[in-house]
Amino acid sequence: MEILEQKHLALIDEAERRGDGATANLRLCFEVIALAAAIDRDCAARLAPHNLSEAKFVLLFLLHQLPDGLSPHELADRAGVTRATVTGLLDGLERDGFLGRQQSKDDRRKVLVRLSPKGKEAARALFDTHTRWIASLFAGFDESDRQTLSALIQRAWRNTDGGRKAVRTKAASEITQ
Amino acid sequence: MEILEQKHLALIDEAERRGDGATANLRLCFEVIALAAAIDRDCAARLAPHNLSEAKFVLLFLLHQLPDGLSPHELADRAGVTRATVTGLLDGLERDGFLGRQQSKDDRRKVLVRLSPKGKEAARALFDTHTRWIASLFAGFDESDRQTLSALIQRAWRNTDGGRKAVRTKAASEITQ
DNA sequence: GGCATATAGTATGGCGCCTAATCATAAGTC
DNA sequence: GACTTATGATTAGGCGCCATACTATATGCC
Repeated sequence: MEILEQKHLALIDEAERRGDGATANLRLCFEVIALAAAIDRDCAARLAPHNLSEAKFVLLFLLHQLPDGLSPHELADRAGVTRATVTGLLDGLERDGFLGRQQSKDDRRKVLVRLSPKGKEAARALFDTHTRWIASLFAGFDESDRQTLSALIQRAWRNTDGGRKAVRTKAASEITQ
Repeated sequence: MEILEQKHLALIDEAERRGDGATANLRLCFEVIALAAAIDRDCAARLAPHNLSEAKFVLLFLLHQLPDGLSPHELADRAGVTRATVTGLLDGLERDGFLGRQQSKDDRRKVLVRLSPKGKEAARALFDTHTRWIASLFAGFDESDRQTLSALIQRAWRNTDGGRKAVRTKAASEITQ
């Protein structure tokens, strides 16, 4: 019952051989990555039968929230990918009949993306099963487990580049206040 | 100082609006994913200056361990990717002068992959800095922190498809014994 | 020896993501 | 009104990964 992936085991092996001393931290890091990878795999496997990827599901879900339609630009912002990526994802979703694109009247550069009935139905049906599945990953966790895990994750996150930057930004904004 | 990504915040928002009840588990799941993603990003950023990706680094490192050279097949197994993927990675690494391919004498289907001096040097130099960086993510964690985090991750992992399968396999093998 | 089968490596095409470049349209400035 | 700049969407090209389908070689069996 080994969580870790082959490649990470090899890395740990080598570190141990060198008597690195930090192998416990290595293993911990790889466990986090392995859990996230397992979740990603499961997610992809659950969406694939519907011809959807995780990224496409996010777009579907975002559009579902805003029935008036959205521009590719806003979708990119909210999904956290580039506009170019959104173009590609929309191509696929349009091809598969989940949505349609129409040119905006007032600003002819803009495109309005709107879900088709099929898209609406898929978004509605998938959101529930999807969130239920995610929640089930942490079945058996009580509030104390959750807080402990969350706190430890955040401590590690503050040591990443993104985390450090966020900490700096927060500190700076507190000084200005 | 928000760990979570845009798209995940939107999902949590919607779940809360629906009074889902399981939003705490959702958030936890997304925190795990966000930490892993942050680590991946940092890793890629550290390797990019050397013209290496994470996958390429793994191959470099595996080859470094076995100075006699390795076949693409074995590399794929040990790295946990398909043979086709290895072909692509080797193409890039060969182009950039990290290694060379030569046909095996005894089995003419086989190819022997061997690091070039540049490849050896890169592997040697990068392994240390890389593992040190990974370990630094969990700086400040004592043994008890590590065990707590590891245990919680494993509990969640056992709820993934891969984890469930591993548990079943383990149980089956215990019965046979 | 001859044939089925397994194995090694690769080519091809797809997906998701990126960056950089392109093109159309809007908006601001003189 | 003309010019610059900003903005929206897309295209082009690249990377890493995959699955599938090939080619070449090896091996087992009759």
